[in-house]
Amino acid sequence: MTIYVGNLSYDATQNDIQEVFSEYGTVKKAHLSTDRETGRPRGFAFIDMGSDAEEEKAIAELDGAEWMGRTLKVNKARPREN
DNA sequence: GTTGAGCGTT
Repeated sequence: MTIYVGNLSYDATQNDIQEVFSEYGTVKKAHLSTDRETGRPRGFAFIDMGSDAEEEKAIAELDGAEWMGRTLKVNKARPREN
């Protein structure tokens, strides 16, 4: 499973996000999506944790939490292909 | 400022 993280501060980096999620388990992958044209962050990211239990915990703990001045939106990600 | 890439072809 992959976690979607939205409403991120534009100051947040992929590494920042990984550190926050590491608090609730092993972060296998952290991806901060940026605008391909401008290179600026789009304000959302995807996280892969070591286990579903860790992911569920991270979602439960971080959804709605304030981080870097923004209230995070955290939930299960959709598959990239629709 | 809410769902991921690529841009020499989706």
